[in-house]
Amino acid sequence: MAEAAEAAPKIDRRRAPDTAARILDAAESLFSIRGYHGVSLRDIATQAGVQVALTHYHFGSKEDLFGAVIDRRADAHVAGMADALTQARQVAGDQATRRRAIIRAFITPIVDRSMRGGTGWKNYIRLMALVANMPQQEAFISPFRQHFDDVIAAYVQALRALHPEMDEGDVQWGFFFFQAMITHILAESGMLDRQSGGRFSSSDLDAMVERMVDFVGAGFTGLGRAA
Amino acid sequence: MAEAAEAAPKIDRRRAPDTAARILDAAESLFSIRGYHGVSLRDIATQAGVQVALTHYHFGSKEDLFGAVIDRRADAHVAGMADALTQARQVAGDQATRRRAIIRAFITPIVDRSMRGGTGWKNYIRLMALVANMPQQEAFISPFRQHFDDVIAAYVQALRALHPEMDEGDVQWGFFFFQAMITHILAESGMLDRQSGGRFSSSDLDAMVERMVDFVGAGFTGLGRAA
DNA sequence: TTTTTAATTGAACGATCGACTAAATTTACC
DNA sequence: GGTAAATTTAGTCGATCGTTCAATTAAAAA
Repeated sequence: MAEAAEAAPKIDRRRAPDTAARILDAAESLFSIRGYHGVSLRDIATQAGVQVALTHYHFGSKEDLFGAVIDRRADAHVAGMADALTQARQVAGDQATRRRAIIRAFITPIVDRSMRGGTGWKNYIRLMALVANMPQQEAFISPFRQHFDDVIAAYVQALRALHPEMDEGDVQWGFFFFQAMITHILAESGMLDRQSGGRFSSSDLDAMVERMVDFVGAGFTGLGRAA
Repeated sequence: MAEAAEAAPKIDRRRAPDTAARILDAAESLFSIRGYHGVSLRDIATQAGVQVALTHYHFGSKEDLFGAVIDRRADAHVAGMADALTQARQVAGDQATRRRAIIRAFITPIVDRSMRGGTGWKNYIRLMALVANMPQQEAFISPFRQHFDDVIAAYVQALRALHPEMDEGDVQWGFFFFQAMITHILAESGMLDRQSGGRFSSSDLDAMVERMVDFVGAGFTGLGRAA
């Protein structure tokens, strides 16, 4: 170790204070709507206002760029979910109240980011849902799992600890149903309005959260009766 | 009208008794896994064992072929769902029993076709779920809506008639949650096994149906309490 | 059999794809 | 101010895309 070990990594940002971010923003937006194969690097470069070669310079191949989009906000999102779970665990009350707290703690960070985190977060959440809906394509869903599997397992564990009387499989099924609801609902925007004849706004997710907490909370009570 | 008006359309099948069907089968299989943009006409032709030009000869453009895949089984599937709903409407019993009958009547035709309808139906159901998960792309989801919106509305109407005490919006939300669960679960295969550590088989959908009926049936009872 | 016509083949077309390179430009550091 | 590294530009590469067309094959119609 002859060199100074304290040498800060101090990256040298000559130009491009936000070029890389603009490319990620454009990719995030386009991927979340049309999917990986439905978007070309030229589409992304055009929307970002840069040359196509810049995408390769900053992020390498198209697959690498896709991975960079997923990675950018993953840690922050996982941390937010973990915080929400920690708070939910401290909620006192009867079983139903504590169950609702955990359920709410899972959906709230996601909806909050989608609604109040800005355009980038809204696109990111939609991209997460899109990825979660293509489980056949291991290359795309693998990095997603790598980031979120642990924190999701923590939610399941919290519900299992809350329901020692329930079969472990029932709890897992119930949470999986919950997750499936969220995944599909976040992937869409517009279906709600059409199906209900315009009474609901799909962007008004706050009202949906409360109903979903009601629905899922009650749904858990229906599991494991036949067993 | 000089010609004989009774002239049967009697199409002339020289060769190709099943070539068109083989193309549809290949397209159905590939689209349902990799999505529209992830599949090339050459992929489809290769899997069907024909030349690329045949896809254009039989079905026109790539979009037309995609539409033909959706159209092929749509009527049969809609009819099966309508039949199941008719039977469910005749179930007697208390409110919870009749509600469970309607819920079961919605998921059963889908799962039955996926599990016991053969490979083609399994792929078709997965393709339906894939399409339902890209609501942003109007061109793809539009034909899907055209086929299924009416019968889906009939299920919602049946639940509303069963629950006159519930707010109309609550019933719609509840059914939408139910639909979201199904859509996501059908799109995937493999996630279940991983998440539960191998205890469940995602192909064992029969057990899932019972738990889903329990979950959704109980979930409806949780809606509309705060109102 | 001869004629007719649908079905199929093989081979292209222009366009666009992801990836890459070399040169030009800009910035940070001495 | 000079220098080197980082960034951006312009352009090209082979491959593959959806689509089309002329020629060929095979079955039905006459």
